[in-house]
Amino acid sequence: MSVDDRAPARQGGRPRAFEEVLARIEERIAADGLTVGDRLPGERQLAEQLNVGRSSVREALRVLETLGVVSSQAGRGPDAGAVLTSRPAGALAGLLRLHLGLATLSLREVVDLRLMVEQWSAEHAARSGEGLAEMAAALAGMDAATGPGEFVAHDVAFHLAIAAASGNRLIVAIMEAVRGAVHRYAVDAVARLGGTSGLQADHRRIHAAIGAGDAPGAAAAIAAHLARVYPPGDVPGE
Amino acid sequence: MSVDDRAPARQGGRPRAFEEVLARIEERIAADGLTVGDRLPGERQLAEQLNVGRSSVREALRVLETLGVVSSQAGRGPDAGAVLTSRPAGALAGLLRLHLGLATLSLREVVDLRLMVEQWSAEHAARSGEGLAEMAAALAGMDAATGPGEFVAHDVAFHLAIAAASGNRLIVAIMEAVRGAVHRYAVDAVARLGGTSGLQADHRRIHAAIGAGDAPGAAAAIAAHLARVYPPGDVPGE
DNA sequence: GACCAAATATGGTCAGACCATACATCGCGG
DNA sequence: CCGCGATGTATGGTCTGACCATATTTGGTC
Repeated sequence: MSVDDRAPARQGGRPRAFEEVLARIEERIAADGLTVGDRLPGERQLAEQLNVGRSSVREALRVLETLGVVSSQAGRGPDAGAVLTSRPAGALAGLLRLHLGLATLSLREVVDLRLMVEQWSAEHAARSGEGLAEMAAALAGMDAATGPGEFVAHDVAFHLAIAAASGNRLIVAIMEAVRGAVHRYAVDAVARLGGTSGLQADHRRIHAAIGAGDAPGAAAAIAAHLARVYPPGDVPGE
Repeated sequence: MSVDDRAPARQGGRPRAFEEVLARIEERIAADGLTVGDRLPGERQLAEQLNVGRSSVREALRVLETLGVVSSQAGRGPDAGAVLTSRPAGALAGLLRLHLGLATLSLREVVDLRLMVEQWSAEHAARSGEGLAEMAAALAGMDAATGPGEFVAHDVAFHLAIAAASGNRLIVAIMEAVRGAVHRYAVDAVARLGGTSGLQADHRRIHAAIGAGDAPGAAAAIAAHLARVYPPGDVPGE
């Protein structure tokens, strides 16, 4: 019951050139106090500074891009080159997608994480009292939706508003990634349930509990909602 | 209160070559039913099959490696080349480390995630009743530890045993990554507390509650333990 | 001042070469 | 026949240099 450990990472030979580049870029970020929006030197310049080939620099930048820390744009000007960014959700989404594809993770495990994060978010949103307007807007959007796809889009906005109200950016990123991973399942579930009135009743209960500052009530409402969407034993990949 | 969105990902120009390679490799994994331990074709062979340069293939493989899905080994033989693996924890750890370095995430946000995951794990461990022997071994290791570093190593083993007992590999990976991110803080905290008797008392309460199948008790014991380690207002980066 | 053309800096990509590594194979000696 | 070392070879790792695509900057022209 642990993650499979075959092919146990790289053994400790010499570090690869791009790993050295990675470490140097991290040092530089820390030392220079770089933050989101700042630019890294160009690929050719970094290669010369670090005495490596440009391809090694590019591999390091690709890693940073995968982790949602830089974003590269060609061309010239202040926004070109490798710019520091903060998009952890993309990395998490890719991770879930690939490991689900490898059957290294089951949808059930992802759904467990979703329940955990949603309950926590709802409790904290109830205590902060923020984001109620965004949630209301999403509720209206779901009421007006004409198909499962549109409904789910507003549903995602509703749940992300709750996560954002919790005040924790990491939780928001996890929620984004999880919703991306279960998106197809969500659309199917809406179609399968034959209607959205039950879901909307759940949503309104959640919204009311958060608005009333009732943290336990919000958590319970979330649990009931997710139990409807993911009936026990009905999640593929168990 | 959301993740910063400056430099908003790549706009929708032509996809880059390595992205196409990535998509093709994913397709191939799904179509051929590849799983952990299987080998991908060599870089030169993939490049020829997909009509791209070898550097594009390498960038795609670097992304997959970053996400913990492949592991590359030079040389010859069955374990050489790009082998499918499953090491999501490394990717998560890198993500936390880099975003903490960028001050895009605060330690408080990571600690929130830790509390969430630990409580959930303890509840589920109490219901499954597994892993008690591993937890006991870690307790003994902490008793025998001679310094903060050694103590924390066994402490990590204790908490990972709880996560593993929950039966959710994604949770295990998150726990691993979170512990990696807060490792330095944990060692400092042990030194600062001036002794480990309080921590061990917490651990034994947690262990007893899990052994007794007392899920709420286990969750409460975890919460009390983490409140001791992370006193409110005392976590850097708030 | 407005506008268009050329220069330029940047990432994106490819081709080819060479190195380091580690298994596979072969051949020799016992 | 077995053991073992030398050689072969396939693999990833790295560098170089070239060229393309793109977008800004620059500067000239009206």
